[in-house]
Amino acid sequence: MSITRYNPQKIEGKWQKTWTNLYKAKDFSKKPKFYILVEFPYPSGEGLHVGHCRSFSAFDAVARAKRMQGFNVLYPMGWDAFGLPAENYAIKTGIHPSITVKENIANFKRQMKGLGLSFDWDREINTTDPKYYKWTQWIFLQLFKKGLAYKKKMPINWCPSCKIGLANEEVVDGKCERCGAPAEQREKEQWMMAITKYADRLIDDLSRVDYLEKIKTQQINWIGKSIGTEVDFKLENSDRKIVVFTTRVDTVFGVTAIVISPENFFAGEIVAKDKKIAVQEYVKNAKVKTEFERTKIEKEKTGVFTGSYCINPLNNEKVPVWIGDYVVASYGGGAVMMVPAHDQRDYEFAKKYGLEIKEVIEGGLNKEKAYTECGKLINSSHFSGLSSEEAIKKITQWLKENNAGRERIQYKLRDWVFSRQHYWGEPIPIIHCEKCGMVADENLPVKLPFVKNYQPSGTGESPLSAMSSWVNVKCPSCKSKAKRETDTMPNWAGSSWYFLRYADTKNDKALASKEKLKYWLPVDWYNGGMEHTTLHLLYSRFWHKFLYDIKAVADPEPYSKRTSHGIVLAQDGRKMSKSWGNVVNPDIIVKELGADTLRIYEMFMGPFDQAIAWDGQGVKGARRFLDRFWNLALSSNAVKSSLEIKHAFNKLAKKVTEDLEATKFNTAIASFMEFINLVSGKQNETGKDVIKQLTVLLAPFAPHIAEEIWHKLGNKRSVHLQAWPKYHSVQEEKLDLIIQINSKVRDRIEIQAGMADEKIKEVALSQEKIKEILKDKEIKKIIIVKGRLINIVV
RNA sequence: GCCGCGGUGGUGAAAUUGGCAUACACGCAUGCCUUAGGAGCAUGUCUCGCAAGAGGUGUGGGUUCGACUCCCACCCGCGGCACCA
Repeated sequence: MSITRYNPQKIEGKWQKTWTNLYKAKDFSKKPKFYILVEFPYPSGEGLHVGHCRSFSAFDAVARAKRMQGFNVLYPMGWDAFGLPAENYAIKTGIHPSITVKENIANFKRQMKGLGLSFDWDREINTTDPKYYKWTQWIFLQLFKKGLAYKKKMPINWCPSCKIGLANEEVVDGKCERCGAPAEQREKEQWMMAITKYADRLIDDLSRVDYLEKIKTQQINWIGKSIGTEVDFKLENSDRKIVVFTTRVDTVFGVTAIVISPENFFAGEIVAKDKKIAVQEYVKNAKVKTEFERTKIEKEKTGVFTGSYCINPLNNEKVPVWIGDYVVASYGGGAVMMVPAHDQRDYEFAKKYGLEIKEVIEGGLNKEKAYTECGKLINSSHFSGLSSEEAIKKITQWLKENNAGRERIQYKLRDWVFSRQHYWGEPIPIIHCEKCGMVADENLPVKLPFVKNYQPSGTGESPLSAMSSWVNVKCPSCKSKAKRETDTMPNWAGSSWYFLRYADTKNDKALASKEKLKYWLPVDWYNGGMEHTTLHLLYSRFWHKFLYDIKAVADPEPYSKRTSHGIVLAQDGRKMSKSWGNVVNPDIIVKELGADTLRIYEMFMGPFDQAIAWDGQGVKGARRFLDRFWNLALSSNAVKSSLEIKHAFNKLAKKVTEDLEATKFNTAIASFMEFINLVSGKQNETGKDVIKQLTVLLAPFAPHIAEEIWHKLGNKRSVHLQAWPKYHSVQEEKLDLIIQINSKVRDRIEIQAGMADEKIKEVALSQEKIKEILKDKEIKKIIIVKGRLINIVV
């Protein structure tokens, strides 16, 4: 029989047109809901990356399978469209970012549709749409009113050549990403978000969610909670004090100096007259250094003596106060107690400047390095003899009683710098009034005005500051002269709550209706890149907890389950990049081999969570598999399938279902291939019953070819509306039993299931091959593993 | 330095309550078909050995009837953090 050849170009577009109404998520339904979310992309000018295709296709398979399993599935898509590339492009070409973004979105959407992705396009969102960012601004105002959004002088990265403030991600190796000039530090008022107020809850609530373990660990480490003690060191001849934070208060009798950071406000105030010049010089040098230079690993520790002393409250000893740039200003108050005997950094510092090294923990002071272990206290007055653990408790208690210290928890997490001095972002809806100060502008949305010039202002303000007609307003409360805030929000703002908007995209009364939020949230499964673990994922959890506190949402956590995908590298193992010329364009693969081939290949190429290199040959293997499936499905004409084929299909259905849940897309596809290989040799045992079921099972992975085959087999309704194939645990009647001698496989036999152990022994020992080997050997032991093997130890 | 993940054929990899190591695919080789093959099909493809057989999952040790899988020590690679007191 001659059959038509598989030609994806002919069938894919045809079916895509018919699917437009299949994937609508219904608000409220008798079916259980299932909300699957993949991170929405920045619509760049380069178009869809094959990496996007990988995770979108894989979760498209999950979404389609879930629908067939009877869930009311929400699988939405949108655009995270604020950001620098569009602004930079506007600077270069004069074309307004909104136009570029519109074109790019159209292109992305065309590509996604061409892949047959089953997004519900009725719920498309765009962070740059005023109807959307109205609510981003609304959330900002709620945070502002609760004091969680506040202004503060902060050092920022500054490019002296572009005359513009740089976000951390725009500073690469200490240099401006655009022009390559070394970035400097500058002080500027910045909007901040008090994420540190939520630090404990962000850690504790991880126990409520199902995230990959590595994601949880990375967030916990990033937040960096550490429990310790604050100790007050009074300045000599002054009533001021320096407060230090330490996790090793048991070593407090070994303090031989206090070191404060150059930024510390004390630095200018406590310096003795004869040391002023030296200190000023040192601090000036330290401040010029960028964060990058200061944190170089090999850097030698430097410092300068202030000429002042303070008093150790435990033994009333006088200790010198130094300034050193190895002390981090923004952590623990920017001051440390120096215990060179038991801290390696302090040891190096003390060695360099000839400071005293005083041993207070027994353990043998080494000539080359500090002894940093815990142990028994010595030279510590009446605390001597205690263990470190006991001493930490007792000394902290003593400090409390004498009003010279207290327990204290510190975090590495810093508050979130929320301002950007750029044009292409959400305006911060705040008005600065001469009389009232900062006033919330409730008249939302505060629309981003069209400007003529996107060039940075050169003063460090955003290009908006030059728009006097926009900037100069009247105070909404007292009608006095006032100015708008000209800073805009960071990229992270719009993405910190977008998953809520999908529940109710057209609502203009609230960010989404309570009922719909209650129905759809939390997200059941959220997949994205590992690179977003400590920024986007943490920021959005923070905002969501805040919204929970003001009762805007019903759950304390936004995502029930979080997995991550590995990036797709170029064939040469490097990142895909225009400048390397190694970019794979999905359009070309779709055109030459078909969307289904691309989908299958990207799921098959390797473990989903691992970075993996593209392989141009490998894609062809995926196409071969689909060709074989096509030919088999259309040529098989047996009436009924044999028991063996039915069993094999049952096993396949089980494997595929389980692998989808576990993001093991690669082994799911491998099992399909295995099944096709098996069936190819047994076509007259393979009936239409199994072929139909196989087509349904493959439909989430390769939706177009499955739809075509399904119709060619005489069905009318879409394959994507079929019920997911059922499988059952098979009680096989006969089992393959492996016979080992000393754990080496020597023979295999077929036995009845449920055979008694004694009988199994008897049968195994009576095999000719086994008899031959055992001829002159003594049996020591026989181990039987039910249904698997028998091991004869000799 | 700290935290996390990993190391299995020529390549991407599979196999976990400890039980057949290398499934599936790529590549390669040989053959068939073909005017042709950059299409398709068939067979082979961890190492040594003609074979029977033996060895083999980064290295060394351990537990076990049995270890890719568990334990200890080490080496290497990747990712994140990095003077956080």
